[in-house]
Amino acid sequence: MSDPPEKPELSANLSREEAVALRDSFDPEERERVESTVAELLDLLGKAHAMAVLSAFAFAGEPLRFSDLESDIDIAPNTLSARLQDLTGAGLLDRTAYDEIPPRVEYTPTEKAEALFPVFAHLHHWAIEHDLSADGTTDEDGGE
Amino acid sequence: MSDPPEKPELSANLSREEAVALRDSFDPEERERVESTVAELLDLLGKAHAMAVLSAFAFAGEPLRFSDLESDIDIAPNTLSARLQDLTGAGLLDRTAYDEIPPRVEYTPTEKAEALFPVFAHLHHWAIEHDLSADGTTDEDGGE
DNA sequence: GTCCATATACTTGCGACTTCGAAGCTTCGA
DNA sequence: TCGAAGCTTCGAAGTCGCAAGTATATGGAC
Repeated sequence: MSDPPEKPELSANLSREEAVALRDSFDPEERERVESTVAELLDLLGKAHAMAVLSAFAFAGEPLRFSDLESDIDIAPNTLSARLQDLTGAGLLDRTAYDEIPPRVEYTPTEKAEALFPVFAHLHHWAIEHDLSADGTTDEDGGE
Repeated sequence: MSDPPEKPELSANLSREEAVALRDSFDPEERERVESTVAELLDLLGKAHAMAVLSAFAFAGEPLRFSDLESDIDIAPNTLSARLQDLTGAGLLDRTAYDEIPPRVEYTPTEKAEALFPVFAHLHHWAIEHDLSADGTTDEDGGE
């Protein structure tokens, strides 16, 4: 369920020039759509814990429940609820409620969300090599 | 161990399994550091417009000034100011003030920040293939 | 020679929106 | 009656946006 192998690379190691060139190859109209989609996406991901939630899914590799997320992430339940609604509303998560007692609800990332997961892998990878503690002593690897 | 420890590509197209395996290959101690760095990073990037700011640098490819960012991004000056401080504080941006009149200040992404840029390229790329408009009618691309 | 507008990079005040934390709600089995 | 799961509600606190102000020196108007 997690690996659509036929998917084009969607690789995130595009260089800036390539990305810019690609973007510029579109009609102004399409380009504007992309711009505003990026802005929307940045806005959505910018909300509290949105990325943490998606990140949890990226690493879990299976559906997660409200309480799973609640214990994985340090987040207030109302905020989690709001974020989950934002994310399902944006078509990144699917919500499935099972009519059992006690009630069970599973959230599953959509394909759109899975296309985003390499980002979280990259962030994780970044954290392995870097640090955020201001004094940045961890960046001793010779870049390019 | 699939990755030689010296300098793995930092590529963002790592699969989840690879990322998890890599992470799990560390001591518990190092692993915890990574976890908390990721959490911090997610927290920082989650603040309003933090990603938009970094994204601007990622696509600009040159130092940017306060007013550049102010016009590129739809952001209030106090928020931009706060974000710039957060980012420089985290060692992602360097601030250089030129003692001229009118004053000029340039912000330059550090190497740490540049290591993050593929993420923004990926996000942009994602936006080319996907949409965020709730009804998710755009995900008919090569889907299953 | 003096006064004002301009430019840049911010800061301040205040109101609005967002998030937090704890508690409550619902249904049913033990 | 309690607990379990998934929320919702409430008041308090934090964050953000908007408009305006600050500091300095150059250039023009008078």
